[in-house]
Amino acid sequence: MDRAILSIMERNRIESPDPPSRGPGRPRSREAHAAILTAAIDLVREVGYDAVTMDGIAARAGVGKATVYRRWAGKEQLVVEALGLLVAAMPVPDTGDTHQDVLLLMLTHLRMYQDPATGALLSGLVAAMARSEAIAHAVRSGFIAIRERALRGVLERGAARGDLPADVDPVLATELLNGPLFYRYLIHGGPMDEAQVHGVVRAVLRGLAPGA
Amino acid sequence: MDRAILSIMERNRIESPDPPSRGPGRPRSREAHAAILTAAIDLVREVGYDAVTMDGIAARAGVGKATVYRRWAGKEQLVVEALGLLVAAMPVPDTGDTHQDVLLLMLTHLRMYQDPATGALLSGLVAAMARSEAIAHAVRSGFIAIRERALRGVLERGAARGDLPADVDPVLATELLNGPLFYRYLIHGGPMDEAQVHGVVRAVLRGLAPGA
Amino acid sequence: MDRAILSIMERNRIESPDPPSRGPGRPRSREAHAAILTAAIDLVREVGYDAVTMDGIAARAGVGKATVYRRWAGKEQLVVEALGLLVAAMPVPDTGDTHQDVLLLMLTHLRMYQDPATGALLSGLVAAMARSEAIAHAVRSGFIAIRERALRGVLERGAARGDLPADVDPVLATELLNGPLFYRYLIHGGPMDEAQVHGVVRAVLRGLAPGA
Amino acid sequence: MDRAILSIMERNRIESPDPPSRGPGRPRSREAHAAILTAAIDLVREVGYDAVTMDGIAARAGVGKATVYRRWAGKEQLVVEALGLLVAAMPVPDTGDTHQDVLLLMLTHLRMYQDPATGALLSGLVAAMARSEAIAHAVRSGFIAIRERALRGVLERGAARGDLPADVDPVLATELLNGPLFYRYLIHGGPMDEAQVHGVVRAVLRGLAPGA
DNA sequence: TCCTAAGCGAGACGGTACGTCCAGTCTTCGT
DNA sequence: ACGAAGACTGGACGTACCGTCTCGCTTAGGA
Repeated sequence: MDRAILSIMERNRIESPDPPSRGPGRPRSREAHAAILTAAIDLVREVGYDAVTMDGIAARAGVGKATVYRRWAGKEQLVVEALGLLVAAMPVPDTGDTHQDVLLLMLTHLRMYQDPATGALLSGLVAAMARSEAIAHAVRSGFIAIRERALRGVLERGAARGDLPADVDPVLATELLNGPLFYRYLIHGGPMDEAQVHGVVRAVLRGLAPGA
Repeated sequence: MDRAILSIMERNRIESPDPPSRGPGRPRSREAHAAILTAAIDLVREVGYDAVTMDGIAARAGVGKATVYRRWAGKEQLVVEALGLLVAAMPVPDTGDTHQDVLLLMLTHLRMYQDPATGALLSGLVAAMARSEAIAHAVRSGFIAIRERALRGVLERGAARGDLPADVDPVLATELLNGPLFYRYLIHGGPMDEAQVHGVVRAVLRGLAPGA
Repeated sequence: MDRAILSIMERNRIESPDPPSRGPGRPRSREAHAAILTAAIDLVREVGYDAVTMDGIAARAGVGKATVYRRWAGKEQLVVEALGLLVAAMPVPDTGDTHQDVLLLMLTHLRMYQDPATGALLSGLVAAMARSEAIAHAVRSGFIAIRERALRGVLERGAARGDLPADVDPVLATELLNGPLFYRYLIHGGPMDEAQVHGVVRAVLRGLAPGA
Repeated sequence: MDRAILSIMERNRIESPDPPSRGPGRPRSREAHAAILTAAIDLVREVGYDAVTMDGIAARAGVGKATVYRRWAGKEQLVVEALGLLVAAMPVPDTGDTHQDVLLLMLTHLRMYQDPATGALLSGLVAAMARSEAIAHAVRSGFIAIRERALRGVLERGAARGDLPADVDPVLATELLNGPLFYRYLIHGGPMDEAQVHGVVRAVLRGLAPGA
């Protein structure tokens, strides 16, 4: 997976908060960076967020713990970033049909929950967000913002097209659509099936656009 | 709070997973049981879920650690039950007006998130559910089931009354209504305001009952 | 072994420090008393003094812990008394030959160390004596005093007979004879063999009675 | 006392059973090692062997518990080594007079029992030896061996000089001399006085060397 | 004969030490 | 001046044992 991580890092211009210094001495190893992220993701996938330890990540990555802490301030920050890599790229559908666009977006979203790695991360992150405002901020402005931005784009095109009322509240819409998916995954412990996603989209769009 | 806990325990017939044995020997102390739950709730309220320790709970309850571990297998199980007590009693509104009933239920739900103690517990529990199927089961069949049962009752009365289609999917309805509240609290870090809850209820009921 | 304990108890008129009260109420059970002592001895034999627990003794004896604590103040007191039973009866030889008498006494003593139960008790008791003056007193005035009294009797007969100087110091003699046996057992971890006991007796008697 | 401990450690090349690995990584701290031993000795002196706790030692040494357990497997092992340091250095007298040499050795030995710290350790160690063959081995090959080696040296010089028979059994001699001191301390709860030590030495040497 | 006080087995109680584990930091090498 | 390795402090974890305290139930003696 190292290759994938490296290429995603490049694509998304991911940078550590403390980037490689330019001065003399041995430069930081990109390999170490990628190995740590890979190890973090793999371990979360295997044993779950809480059972992951920094010692474990360092050992799996073949790296000293100091090398981890030189780049991230703690376990949560590291895992947030690792998760961010997995979800950074999210295509925004634009088929000309609002209902179709929303549905595609939701199914992409659903696919994420069907991946055990991402799914397992999710619940840990929710707790981490409650513990630390810094993490909450990171998650909101990464993971969540990407999703909400995509959804908002689709809804705005829909409003421009006249499929939705011009005054539809994007915050309300986001919560009506994303909320049920989260609820189902976090509370009932597994992803929805596709038919249920269809039902959610149908009901929410109908609820938002009474005349439609 | 001990009194309240004791009476709630009685009312709800809350029992530990390993209830007092019926055989010979000194019976388990109800006072200790209540004191532990009280201490757990108070400490979560004061220092947050993660900073709570079993030693701290035992000390605050004036109880030995063994007495805690005799009843609960760990911190999470204990806190799950403590949370369950707080939310066990939830009045089911029945005003004759479906929209009004759903709204009242949601506002009761909202009130829970506005209480820092319950709110703080929630995110920890979500993570705990992901860690352990036993906890997940406990939360689902307590905390969650109570809420969903109440909601379902209201919807069924609504369907009987003709306010909602007879074939409305109760699972879908539950997720459409509860999901946004959870999403907002867990992801955006604070409860909705009442106006937003009105918006959610209006949109969802409209989405479920197109002709209404 | 219960039978043996009961009969030894009777023979030696062993009584607990807090004997059954004479008043009304159910009298203390002799069976329980003997079962506890037996269990204590057996467990020491099997797992060693330190690994013995009061819960273990009570369980093995088929007795409640309160029944144990009603009779003895703690583990050490109980084990001291249990050991006392094993060694209460010690025949004092009187063959008319001082060297022979001392030797017989020492070999009896030796036999005690060769019994794993008594041997294992011994080292635990030494530590217990250091911890508590009450135990030290109990051991000294039971276990130890019995041995030293026997030895002193033999030496006095020897002095009367003219085999030993009249002014031989009985304290010195006791320590010269018993010391090496203890030292060997406690420090080197096993009993002397009989030949070595012969050597000790020969050297000590010669040292005490220069002209002999 | 840290200085003293460190210098004794160096002099005697004392090493933990699990010595600092030679490979990469941070080496074990000599300061921590010495601080732990010092704390152990001081605490035994102050509160007695049984009341010493590992938490207490770690706290007094200003060290985490893991640092203690990385070096020693438990309380007993630690205290054995601490005691070993106290008695490592024992001068072997060589005055040219065998009786005098033995007496000096015994009085040095006696002095040890007169120190409350060492004395208190002793009885705990005896019990520890019975519990664990590893501890027994450590005590025998340290504490005890040093004493017995010194005594043997003196006796051999005496035999060479003709003060003692050439065939005197060194094991027998050791036990005859050391046994009474141990017996007195462990069983009667206090050290001999010097006059009694004179008596022991006189009797034992006379017993070993009949013609002397 | 019944009452009543004390003992009985069982096991929970408050405490306390144990030995393990992890987080986040620091220190030594070797590269 | 980086890298890996691993020891460092600190503190929570869950277990085990101690000596005490209830439970509901015998089991005598005295009334």
